[in-house]
Amino acid sequence: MTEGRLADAPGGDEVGDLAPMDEADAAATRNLVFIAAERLFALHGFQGVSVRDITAAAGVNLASINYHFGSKDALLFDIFNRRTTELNRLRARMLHEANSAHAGKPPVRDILHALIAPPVLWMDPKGERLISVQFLIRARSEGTDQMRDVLRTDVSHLRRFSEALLAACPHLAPEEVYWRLHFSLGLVHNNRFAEFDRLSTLSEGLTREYEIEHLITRMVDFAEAGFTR
Amino acid sequence: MTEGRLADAPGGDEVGDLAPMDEADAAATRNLVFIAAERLFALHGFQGVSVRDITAAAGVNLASINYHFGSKDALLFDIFNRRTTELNRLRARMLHEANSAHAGKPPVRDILHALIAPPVLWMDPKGERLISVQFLIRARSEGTDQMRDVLRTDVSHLRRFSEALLAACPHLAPEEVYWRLHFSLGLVHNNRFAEFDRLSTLSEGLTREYEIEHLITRMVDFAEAGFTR
DNA sequence: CTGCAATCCAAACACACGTTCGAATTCGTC
DNA sequence: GACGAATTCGAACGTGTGTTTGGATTGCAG
Repeated sequence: MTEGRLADAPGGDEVGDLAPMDEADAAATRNLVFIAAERLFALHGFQGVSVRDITAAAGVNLASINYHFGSKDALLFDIFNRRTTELNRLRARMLHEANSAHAGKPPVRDILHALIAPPVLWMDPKGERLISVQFLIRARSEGTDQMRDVLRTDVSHLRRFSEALLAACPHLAPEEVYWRLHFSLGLVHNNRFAEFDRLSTLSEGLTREYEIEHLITRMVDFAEAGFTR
Repeated sequence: MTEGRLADAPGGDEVGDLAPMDEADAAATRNLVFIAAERLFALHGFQGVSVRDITAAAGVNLASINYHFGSKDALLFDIFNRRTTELNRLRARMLHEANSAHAGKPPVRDILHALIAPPVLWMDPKGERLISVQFLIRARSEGTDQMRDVLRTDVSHLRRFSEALLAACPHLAPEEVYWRLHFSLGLVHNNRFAEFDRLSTLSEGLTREYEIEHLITRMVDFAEAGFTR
């Protein structure tokens, strides 16, 4: 009797061609949960937010998460997959544009810009994407085993960047290129609220206000210098 | 009488037998708990380890943590304080030596080395300090409110570094110096097991084996280039 | 309106967690 | 050896957790 329902919807993780936002009637509750969960997880961490916190913030029933997503972990993984896909797509597009503009051999700076700019562009305090970035940064260290497995093993989207950098840096040993790519990613992953707060405290407010474009330039400058010294 | 002292815990995390004779007998249990907790927290995260996990791994009674430390959070904070103090002391000593060697005005490279080398030196896979570094890195994003408050507000030990860098970089606006110091710290905080795994996957094993001294040189090179371009 | 499936809802379930308690045991000191 | 304090121990408590359940409500076709 209880078995016949459709409690197994999240089985197929194929994001594919979902048309998420525009129908309000059917998937309204699902979207409310999705948005509220992403915000709470980004702000308070994964273990620090309970199913009851999420459903209360979304104004829906407690059982909604299990009905629409299957479980709390599946909800987390759903958010993670959506945002990761979006970010990787944006990075790939920027790298593709850099390739087109330089006959397939873009300079280091353009490659690093395609790597760094997308997540930092999302950090506009006025945009709602800021939450998504913080979510993804948290996922890197606090995520589910499932999420961390994906992060650890799925490096296909990074491969295009490492290949481009290897081609752009023939004077460097491949080993060196990989390490410096790792360092450059470290710059991005360090963009947590808490770290900005600390920097602001240390600089006595000097770094409190900043333009996103300016921050991107600073980060790309720093990373590029590390590659071209 | 029927039950053995530690009849259970067949699988796993034995805390190697550390010097049973010279340890103060009174504090033996306390140390067992401390060591086991640091290891488990570093490996599996703060929320992923329970009081029962720790006491089982340490081979002590469940109530030991509350008896010796007051609470699980207090134990965490105790480990955090000890390791943070040790790390800050090491950094301060290295910076002091750099000051002495350069008449109070050390070059950027020496300042960055004093900042970066201590935590990376601890990352020697053969040493037991590796656990402490991973613990501290985790504390930065997953820690208690109390720990994160300390990290956010207590910047006194960083102030010596920012002042030294400001003095060594008169050609840069102070704002720039603070941002680049932030970027340099990002390099260090990115040294998690999972990130190394991912880099190793991406580079197809090229970066799997590395010498600590070599890694430090690489990181200081990268950061220094960002300051002196 | 009727029938039916999708959705929502309040309540409860089963369990893991950190903590507490009182008795048993060990340890240092006389 | 004997006493009092420190420590260890097994067991339980109270709470918060993710999940399940079965019935109410809704939406939509016939």
